[in-house]
Amino acid sequence: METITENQKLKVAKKIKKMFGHMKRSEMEYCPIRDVMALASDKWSILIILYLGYYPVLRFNQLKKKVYGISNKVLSERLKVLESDGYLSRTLYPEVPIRVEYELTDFGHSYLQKILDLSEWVTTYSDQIMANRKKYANAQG
Amino acid sequence: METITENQKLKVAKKIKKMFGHMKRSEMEYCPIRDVMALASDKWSILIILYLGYYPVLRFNQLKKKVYGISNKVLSERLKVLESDGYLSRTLYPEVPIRVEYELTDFGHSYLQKILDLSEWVTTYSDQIMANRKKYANAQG
DNA sequence: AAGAGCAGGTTACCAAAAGTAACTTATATT
DNA sequence: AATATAAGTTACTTTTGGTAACCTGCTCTT
Repeated sequence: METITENQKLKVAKKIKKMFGHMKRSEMEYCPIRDVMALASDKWSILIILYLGYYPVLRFNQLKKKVYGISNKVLSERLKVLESDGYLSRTLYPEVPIRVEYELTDFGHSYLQKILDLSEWVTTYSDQIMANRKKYANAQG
Repeated sequence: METITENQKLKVAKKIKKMFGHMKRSEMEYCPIRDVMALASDKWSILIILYLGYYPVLRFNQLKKKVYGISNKVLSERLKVLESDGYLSRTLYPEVPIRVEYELTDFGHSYLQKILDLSEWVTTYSDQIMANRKKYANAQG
């Protein structure tokens, strides 16, 4: 892990201050960062967005296969939330059997870039995190 | 929202492929992205990391005041997980009364940079997301 | 010496969210 | 008439999250 300089830390602190340094106590209670992040950064939503970044168009059951382990219920819920927030579009083709296609909006693609940076970081360091966990678990006995 | 070019989309798809294109079905079931993200990207953990990026050292009850609305129990849990994964360090001073200080590790600072990018994006677009939600809610009736 | 206070939690309890598996709807095929 | 299919929904169980009271080990006040 490359060390971070004091100068970089100061820059980061400045950015954080800009983000919510002006917020009052009462405003913190309903904090958009908390709200938006809570919905879009859970494990399933991130995977859905990543898969739609890779396969530009996917149907419900295709997504279900790709997003390994997700249930109908949760997939359906997440898709509604992600559509509602504007990350993806849902198009229904009234054929028989019915066909429904999901794809990222421009907004979703913008978000995907951020999520992708984060995911790449996680992928790069996941081994180290697992090692950290083991070390901690041993230290605790 | 600035539109994304087809070329950019291709680059993104390539990165995603690199990340988990090689994974087998059986490996997807335990996916480190899912695991690590699930723990570090929940709303409380993100706020804890952001506050420790702003105030370099914080004690338990100071954090509790900053991270508005968090309970003892959840703060205590999150701190353990974040320490276990290596994002922050916990230092106990056996004074009277006891003093415990939390601060980001270098690893935590590295993660903070990614979280900060994401948070800035969210802050920039949170109004639009709220507008999207309203539009969707009205469309559903 | 008895009681209050403080930091940093833990515990017991209740509510909300996530996961599981069976069911639904509308049509087409056998 | 029975079976299949896509895209979900529903009823139920399990897990997680949140709330509030409590604990521990010491010191300071009365």
